Amino acid sequence: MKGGGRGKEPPVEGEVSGKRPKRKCLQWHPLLSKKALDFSEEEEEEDEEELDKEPALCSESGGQEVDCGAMDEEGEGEEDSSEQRARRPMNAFLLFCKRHRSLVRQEHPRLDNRGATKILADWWAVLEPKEKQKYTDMAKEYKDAFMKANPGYKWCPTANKPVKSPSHQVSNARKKVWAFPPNPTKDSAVAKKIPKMDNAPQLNFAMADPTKMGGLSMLLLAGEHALTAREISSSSSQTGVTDVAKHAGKSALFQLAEISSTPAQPTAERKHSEERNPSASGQEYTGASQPGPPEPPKSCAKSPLFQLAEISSSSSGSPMPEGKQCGQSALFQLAEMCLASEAEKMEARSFQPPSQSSLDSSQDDAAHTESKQSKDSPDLPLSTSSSSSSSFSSSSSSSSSSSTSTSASSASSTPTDTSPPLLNQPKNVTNKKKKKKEGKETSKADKSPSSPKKTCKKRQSSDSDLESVIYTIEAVAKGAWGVEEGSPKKKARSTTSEKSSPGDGPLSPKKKIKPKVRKPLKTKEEQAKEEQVQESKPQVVEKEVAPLSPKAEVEEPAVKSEPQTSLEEGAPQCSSPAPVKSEEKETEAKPENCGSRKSERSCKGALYKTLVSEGMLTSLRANVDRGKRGSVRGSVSDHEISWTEESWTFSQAVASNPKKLKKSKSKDEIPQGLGKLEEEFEKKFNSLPQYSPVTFDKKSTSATKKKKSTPASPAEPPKPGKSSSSSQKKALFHKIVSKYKHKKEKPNTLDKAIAGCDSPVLEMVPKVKPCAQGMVLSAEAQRAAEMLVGSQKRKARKSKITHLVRTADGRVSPAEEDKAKELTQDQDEKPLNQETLCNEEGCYAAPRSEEAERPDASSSLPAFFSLAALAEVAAMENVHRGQRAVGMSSEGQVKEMAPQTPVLISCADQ
DNA sequence: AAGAATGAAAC
DNA sequence: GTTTCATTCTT
Repeated sequence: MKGGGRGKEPPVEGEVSGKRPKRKCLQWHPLLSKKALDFSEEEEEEDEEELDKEPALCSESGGQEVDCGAMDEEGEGEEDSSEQRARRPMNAFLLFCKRHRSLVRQEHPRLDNRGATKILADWWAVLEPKEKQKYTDMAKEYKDAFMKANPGYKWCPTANKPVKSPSHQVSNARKKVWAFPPNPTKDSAVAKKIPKMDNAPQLNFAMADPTKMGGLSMLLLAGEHALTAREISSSSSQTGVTDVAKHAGKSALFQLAEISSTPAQPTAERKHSEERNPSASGQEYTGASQPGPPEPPKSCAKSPLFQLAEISSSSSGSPMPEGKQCGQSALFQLAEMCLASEAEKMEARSFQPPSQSSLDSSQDDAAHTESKQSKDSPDLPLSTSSSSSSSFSSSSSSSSSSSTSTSASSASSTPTDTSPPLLNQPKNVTNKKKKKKEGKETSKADKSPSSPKKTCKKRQSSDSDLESVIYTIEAVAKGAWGVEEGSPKKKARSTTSEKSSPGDGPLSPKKKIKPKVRKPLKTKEEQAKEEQVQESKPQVVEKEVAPLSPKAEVEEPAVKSEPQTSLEEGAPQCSSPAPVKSEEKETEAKPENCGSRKSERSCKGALYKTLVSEGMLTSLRANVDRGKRGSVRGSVSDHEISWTEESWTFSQAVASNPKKLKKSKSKDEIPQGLGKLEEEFEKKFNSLPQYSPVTFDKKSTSATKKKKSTPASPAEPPKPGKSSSSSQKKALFHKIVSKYKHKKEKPNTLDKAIAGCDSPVLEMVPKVKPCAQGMVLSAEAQRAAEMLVGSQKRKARKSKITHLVRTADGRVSPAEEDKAKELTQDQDEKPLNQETLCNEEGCYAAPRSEEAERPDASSSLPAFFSLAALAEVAAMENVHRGQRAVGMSSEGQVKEMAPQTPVLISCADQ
């Protein structure tokens, strides 16, 4: 099959609800198509995927997974992970809506979204083809890019939707405006190749240098991901652990890893790594059962980022050496760090489950590790026992799954994990929102013994987790850090975690600083934090949080402004050694930055700074500026967002006025969510013309009239203030006129009218309106037909006749009523509108509220309109309407029509 | 969760 | 022809 062959299907139970399950779709980002593909999956998706997978695997059992994998038609990738379906690309109208909704809202604050949508539809209808064209083109571009990225993509997947584990992905996807392609992953080779190769041409969106931008962004993402991933990664890679360890062998990575990921164990690991290290990186990893890694070792040729991504995603992480070579740049280092972090995790966990048959070497490594960590080992058993038993089994079934499951279990054990959970949790929460189904499934998963992730997390978190953590810590201390008394000190974070785990963990479970749904782990952490910090400082929290979330990382650098505690300090100056941490790996990779040892964070921070300063991370910076809130929001948990928001938003927003805020928010959010990638895309998106409401107003007004016949005012139009320049208006006017002419061959009268209008009116913007309106009318007639057809039709089909029905009066159709409402609202809010619309001069349409209803008001209709012409127009309208309306029956319509005509006439006459 | 709109695609 | 689903976000 195309896709997948597999198909299909239905996973039976999986589906839960009878309807079709919704699939989770990741949003696809154009960038991805290009180069990004490679990483894309890994990064964001990874998280999601992994998460999903685990649950899916365990709980649902392979079946679903399979399905999922199959699902992707596009990619084919088998990887289960990939399965998530990409979200459909937006069509022109949606793009338009997205871009203008805020405007609409601004104008009509009270209006609910639906209303806004209606207005948008009206606007859209009114929009000239040329104008629409841009959106259409963009949509097309977007679609094309999307299709490239996802070759076999089907809009409507037949039935299967993978429902998979719903939550994570979905939520994430949703949040992020432009998400990554679902699975490109392995899909591969093809996909990768193509995109890269083409890279340039394909997307316009693309951004600047793929290398640079993409690289950076990817890098960042990767980094973030890695951080975030800890948990995830743990899950995903577990298998890899051993491998990683080997690879990791490289000190640099480890160090980095430690830094990035965290806290404690690193040193020990590092040592281990050193010992082991030399084993061949590539082979082993390959050997590992990892799913992903089919690929041959990546050479430098690939971008570092890519490598990273792969590593991270696969967990295999072989490439260390290469990476080094390739990536000497700061970015690279960063990437390494990220990777390292993952590796670290893996390693930490590496207790090595038997499952991996991987290579001897790997085993050996594992053995070493174990020996050292032996102390920890006890944990392993525990953790494993809890959830992992199932995981193991699963592993047997599928290598990938096993890996994931294992990781999960291991993760729980690791101290690092604690932090990560936060992220995940939030995601989960969000996901939940999405669908009931999902939720159900999720619940199932939880329930089911097999479900690795959730179960593990929750349960373990409660008991085993803590224990494991403790053990880990101890082990670490003994092993590498050894003495490190520091461990306890270490970072606040680590410390907190430690403390929390032992003491509070059990007790506290429920407290949450922020109510959201956190899982116990989080809670613990938080509690711990609280205790230590006592909440007093939000900042502290931030820090901690930051590391966790991907975005958070980003923030750090930017954030610097804020008083960061140790982290920040450390970052800038490597000199100040982080107190404790032995872990610190001095970053070999970057001696420059950190000469001696620093805290992980500091190192990272330094890196970021460097990058930023270099300009490499501009986008990042931009994001930061915007406010993390968005970004945070996108990926992270709500609660994080909340705080973030406060800090940022408020400051920024200032609150000129509520409206603004909202608006800004919405806008910001979009971009932020994704980060740089999105930005690029956004740029494009933003480049799309945003028409001023005024413009629409005019158009709409006229349109409205026609449609509704109600003379009334312009529904939406009102915003006087808008910036529409006179020139624009003129242009509009001209357009209209031209259109009108073309379309309507109508009688000369029209011409006349036009002529008349043009000359005088053009200059005065306001004045134009009357003429325009007049013109519009005629034009509208046609348009009306179209427009009407559009929405109404649909409605008719779908919903029902209701709206068709006219009101008691009979005079107004329901639709009109709505409009009327709108009008009123508008009027209420904005009296000015009317003025804008009509000058005294006359608008027949005139909007004075009362007048609107009563046509007579407008006394001054331009002379040029002859009755005949008007009549004609009216007739046309009627015709159109009649056609449309025919179905309807109605008198109502007729009535409507009637009024219109008269109105016009009356105006004319008068 | 539903629903408002349009459009594209799949049935 | 009809149904899905993409986006947004209030109700």
